[in-house]
Amino acid sequence: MVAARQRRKETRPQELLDAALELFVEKGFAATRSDEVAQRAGVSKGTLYLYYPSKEELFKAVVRHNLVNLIAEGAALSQSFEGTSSDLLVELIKVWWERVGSTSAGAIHKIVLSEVRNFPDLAQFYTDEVIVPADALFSGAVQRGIASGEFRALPVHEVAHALMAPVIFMALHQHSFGACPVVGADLDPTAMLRTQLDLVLRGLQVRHEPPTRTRRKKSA
Amino acid sequence: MVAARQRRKETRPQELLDAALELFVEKGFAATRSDEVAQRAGVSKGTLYLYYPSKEELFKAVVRHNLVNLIAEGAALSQSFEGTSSDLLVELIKVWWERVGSTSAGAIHKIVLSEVRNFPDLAQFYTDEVIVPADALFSGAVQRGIASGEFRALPVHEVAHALMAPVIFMALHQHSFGACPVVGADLDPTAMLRTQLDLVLRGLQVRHEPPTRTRRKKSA
DNA sequence: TACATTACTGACCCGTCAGTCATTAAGAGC
DNA sequence: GCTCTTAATGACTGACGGGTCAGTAATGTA
Repeated sequence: MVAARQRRKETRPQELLDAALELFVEKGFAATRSDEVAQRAGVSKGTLYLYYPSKEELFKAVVRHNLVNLIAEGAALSQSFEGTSSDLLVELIKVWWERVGSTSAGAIHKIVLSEVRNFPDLAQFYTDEVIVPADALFSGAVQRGIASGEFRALPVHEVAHALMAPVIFMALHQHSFGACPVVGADLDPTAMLRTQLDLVLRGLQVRHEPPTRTRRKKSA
Repeated sequence: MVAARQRRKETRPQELLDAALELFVEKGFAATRSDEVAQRAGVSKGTLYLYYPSKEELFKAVVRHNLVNLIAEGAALSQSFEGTSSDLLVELIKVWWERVGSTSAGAIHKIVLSEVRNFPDLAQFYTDEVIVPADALFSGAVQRGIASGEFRALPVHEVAHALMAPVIFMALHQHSFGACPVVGADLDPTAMLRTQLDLVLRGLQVRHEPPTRTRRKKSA
C-alpha cells in the first residue's frame, strides 16, 4: 500500500521543513537521517535533495524559518512598548517562553549548542542570524531601564544574559532530560521561571524605591 | 616507526579515561570514534574493549571519575562551613566554576544534555549519580539560609536552580560556541558570573537589612 | 633455554547513512 | 487520447565505525 505519487512543487519545501524540525528536535542534527526526514514528509529521499542541496542547508533553512522571524517580532514589540522596563522584560521573556522556549523551536538552540563543534560553519551562521540580534533585543530593554533610572547601572550585556540564562537553560533541559522518562528530576518550568525572574528583577531594582511588580502571585 | 608494544595493565584504565574525556569534550559522545580514543591513549582498539565493554560504559566511567567525587567533596565543604549562607553559596559556586565549569569536566554536562535523547540509559544514570546529589547540595545551602532568616522564604529547589542555572549555562556556552572561532560573541565568564550571582543573591536577601556582601568589586 | 600465561594487536565483519542518477509517471497543453 | 516536461523515485555507491577474535609477543617461571 504505497501512497500514490503526487506532484506538489509548491508545498514540498514547507512540508520538508516541518518534518525536519520534528526530527532534528527528537534526535539532533547528526543523528537525524535524511531518509527519515523525507519519509515523514511523505516523500522519497531523492525529492528532499531536490529542494535542499545538503542536510546542513536544510538545517539552516529550519533555523531561518523558525527563529529569525520571531526575533524581528520581538524587536517590534520592544519599540512600541509603553510601561516600565521591568514590565517590558517580563513581557519579552513571557513571549519568548510561549513562542519559543516551550515549543519545538526552543530545541533549536540546544541542537546548535550540541553540534557546533562538529559543524563549525553553524557557529558563525547562528551567531550572526540569531545570537547577536537576540542579544541586542534584550540589551536594549535593559539599557532603557538604566537610562530611565529604574535599574541600577550595571553592565548591560551581563544583565541581559542574567535574564536570558534561566529561560534558555530551562528550554535546554525541557528538550533533553525533560523529554526522557526519568525518576527524580521533575521540574515545573513556569513556577521555576517566575521565581528566577522575580529574583533577578528584584536584584536589578534601584534600592530605595519598592519594586514595581506585575501580577504578583503567592509563591508557596 | 611503530611504538614498541608494552604491557601495563595497571595504568591503562586511567590513560584510557583521560583520552576518552578529551575526545568526548572535543566531539561529543556519538561522534567520538572508539578507534581514536584508543589511539590517543597509545593503545589499539582491541585493548580499549578489553578494559571497557562498550563505548557507553566507557563514558559512564568518565562521568564517575570526573564528577561524582567532586560532588562528595562539595558536600563535605558544606557540612563544615561556618559563615553566612550567602558566603557558602558564593564559595560553592566559585569552587564549582574553578574545578568543573572552567575545565573539561564542565563539558560533561553539555555532552549528556546533548545526547540523552539518543541514549536513554544515560538519563537515569546521570540523574541518579550527578543531578540529584548536586541539587541536594545546593538546596541544602539555600535551606540553611532560609532557616537562619538570612534569605526570604522562597521555594528551595527553585532558588537552587536560579543559582546554578547561570553557572551551568556559562559552562555550556564555553564548551560550544566558546570553543569556536566566531566573530561577535565573546563573553568574559568571570565578570558575567559575578554580575549574575550579585543579582540573584541581592534578590534573595531579606529586604530590611543591607545585604551581606563578600569581596565587593566595582562592577562596570 | 623452554614453556606457559596473558596483555595486546589490527584485519575483518556487518550494519548504517549522505548523497547520486537512471528511470518512472503525473499532469499540462493540445 | 497522445506527447512532452519535469517532479518524484529508490536502488546504488562509497565511506565510515562499533565491536570481535584469531593471532602475536612481552613477561614470568623453572
